[in-house]
Amino acid sequence: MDDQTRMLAGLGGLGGLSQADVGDPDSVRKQQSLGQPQQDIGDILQQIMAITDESLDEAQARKHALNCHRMKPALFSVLCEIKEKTVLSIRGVQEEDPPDPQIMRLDNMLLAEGVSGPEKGGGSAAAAAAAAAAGGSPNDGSIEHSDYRAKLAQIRQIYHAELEKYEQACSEFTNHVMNLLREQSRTRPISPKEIERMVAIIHRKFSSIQMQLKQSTCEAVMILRSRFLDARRKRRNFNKQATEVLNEYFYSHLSNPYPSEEAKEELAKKCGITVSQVSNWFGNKRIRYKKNIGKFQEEANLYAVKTAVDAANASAQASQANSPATPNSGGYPAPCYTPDGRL
DNA sequence: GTGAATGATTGCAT
DNA sequence: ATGCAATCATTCAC
Repeated sequence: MDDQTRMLAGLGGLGGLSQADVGDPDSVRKQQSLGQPQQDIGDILQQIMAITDESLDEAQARKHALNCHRMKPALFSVLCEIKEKTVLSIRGVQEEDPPDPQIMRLDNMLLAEGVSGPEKGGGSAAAAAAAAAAGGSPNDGSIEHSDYRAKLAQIRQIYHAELEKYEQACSEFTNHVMNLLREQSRTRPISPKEIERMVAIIHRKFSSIQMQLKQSTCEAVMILRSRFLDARRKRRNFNKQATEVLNEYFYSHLSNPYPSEEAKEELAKKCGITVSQVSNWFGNKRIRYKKNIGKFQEEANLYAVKTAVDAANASAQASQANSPATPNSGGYPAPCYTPDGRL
């Protein structure tokens, strides 16, 4: 009520805006002096009440006159200001929204997965990282890799299409509401700030829809990724050449088949596999060899011969008769073979 | 379909 | 952290 009083008082105080000024030519009612606010209010209230008794045409005419009045913009601005100070200020306090951590998380994830960021790099980088984490060999990964990328691109496409749709709907709706409010602002006090706030509310509503989209996109990516990783878990045998390289090292270091970190890296590079795969291979090989030496005898002899021949060739080329690097003291039992290669 | 081979994983010991 | 041993899960040859 205080506000209303102030508002009406303010109205009265606005350069002595009288009923006649507002457009009632035959009215005998006059705006009272500034020194009598009580009387002013009573008078104005009476005027308002009188409107209900008027005919529709009269009211229309009065409205039209009011709209045309030279003081109308000033009057509206005052009303807007009052409205701003009272109703809007109460609601407006908590409207400054801080960045939502949930949406930030989703944004970060979509960016990291290459869904929301620039087209190239992200997705394949994530796939490569996934491949590396799974320890898959690079030569067999290409099919699944491209499959992963294709699926990710599909998700990306859907995501962007939906996002665009929402953004378009949002801007259309915002325009509609803004036009509506601008239209209404001719007949009731609506400040630009109020329109701005309304737009912010609309944007918030739409961004909550966008968050749902982001959430479901993230879920889709996670599912795709877990499927991809599961697929990577599928074992692929190493190629023949890689097995040969590993066996060569194993049997030529039978006394101490424990490659150093550097040797593992070297072998991994040669075989096109990861260091941990080399470690796995040697772990498996050692235990399986130890468990059943007899079974590996033939293989051991084969590689021993190969090593001996290679060494012989090397020494022949270097004209130096150094023996091959197969010291065998205290290690795994060596296979039986003659130095010339006969079993 | 079956069994052997083989890469990966897990739990434990050092 | 590394290696061993057992085991799992998949591939491959038959």
